[in-house]
Amino acid sequence: MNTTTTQKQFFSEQLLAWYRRHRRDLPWRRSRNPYYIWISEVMLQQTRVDTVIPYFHRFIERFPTMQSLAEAPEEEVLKLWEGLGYYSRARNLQGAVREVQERYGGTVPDTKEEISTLKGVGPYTSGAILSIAYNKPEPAVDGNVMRVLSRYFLIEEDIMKPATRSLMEKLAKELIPGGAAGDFNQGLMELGAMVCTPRSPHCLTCPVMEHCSARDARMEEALPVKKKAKPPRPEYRIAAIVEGSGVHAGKVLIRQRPQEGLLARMWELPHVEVPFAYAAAADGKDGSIAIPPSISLLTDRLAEETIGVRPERRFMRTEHTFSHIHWDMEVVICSLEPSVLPAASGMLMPSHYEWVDSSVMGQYAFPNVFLKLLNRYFQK
DNA sequence: AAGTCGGGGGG
DNA sequence: CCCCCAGACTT
Repeated sequence: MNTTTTQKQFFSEQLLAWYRRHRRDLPWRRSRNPYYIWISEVMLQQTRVDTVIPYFHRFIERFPTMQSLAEAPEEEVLKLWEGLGYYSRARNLQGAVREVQERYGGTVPDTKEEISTLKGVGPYTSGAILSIAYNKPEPAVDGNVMRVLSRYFLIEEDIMKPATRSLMEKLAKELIPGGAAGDFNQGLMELGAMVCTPRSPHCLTCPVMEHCSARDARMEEALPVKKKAKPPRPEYRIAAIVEGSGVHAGKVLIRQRPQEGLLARMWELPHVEVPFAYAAAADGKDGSIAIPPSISLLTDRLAEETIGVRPERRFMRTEHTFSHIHWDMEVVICSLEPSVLPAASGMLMPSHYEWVDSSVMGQYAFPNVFLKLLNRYFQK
């Protein structure tokens, strides 16, 4: 990288001017309320603009102030986050807002040191809030910014390495024009989203093509350099749709996940992981799960929780990919088997189980994989 | 430095 | 089908 002063100045000036002409009208750009900027930046972590927009509207309608969010029950926050993924973002946001209420008198801190102590506010988000809400000259380096900078300045370091990120932050900070940190940082991201796209960048409409080093070197498609992620590990699971009877007729059994870990505190269909050996025992050529004997793993587990069930028929097979795990899940419809219940009348289910139908599902937050299954079952 | 933590859209 | 996305946190 051999960077000249004119190349940097050109970039800063042209990008800022371009952004002010071409900025999209996004909901969180209609205010400089630090709380709204904060919500948007957290929602936008690893998530597309188009996905976030409806969530952002619902969230600020229900929680218009930090006080309203601080006082809300966590389940309600989680429910508004339902389907967005990375649910710790929602819990961290509420916890951090409570922290701002208590420690900072309800004002979002305006220094890097203070704001960075808040849960879920890392290097990117702190810079984004400080620059966009307070116009402080702090860099906000996300995937878009690293792509733009790696191309314009022909940086061939692996952008997954922390050292490369530090380099990018240093460079991005130097580029901020005086008094225009918010617009410049947003312009950098806007360019990455709209023009300097991951594949087939639209160089002919780019405001800084003239001095783009990657363009000169015909390297724009090859940058940024990024080591490939490991493929998700496969997991095989078998789930039950337990149909209620009597007072629970028309309802199915759901349960809440543990406090920590994957999909923490979300609701789900009862299910168990099936050892690979069981899954591989399937006769099918596609590696499908052998329902017997896998089903007994499920019924045994439920019996341990005082819930006796009897498998009735196969519902469907579904696959779902998380960042690091791939679920291949067989879903079986079961009926209640009162004879297996220790005291069918009196014995209470564990408190993390509930009966639901489609009318009360709205009170529970489900990850998409189970939301889709339940909606299909209830034919929504 | 590597693993954990969701979900969807686009080529 | 693969890649990527307005990342942060833990180990």
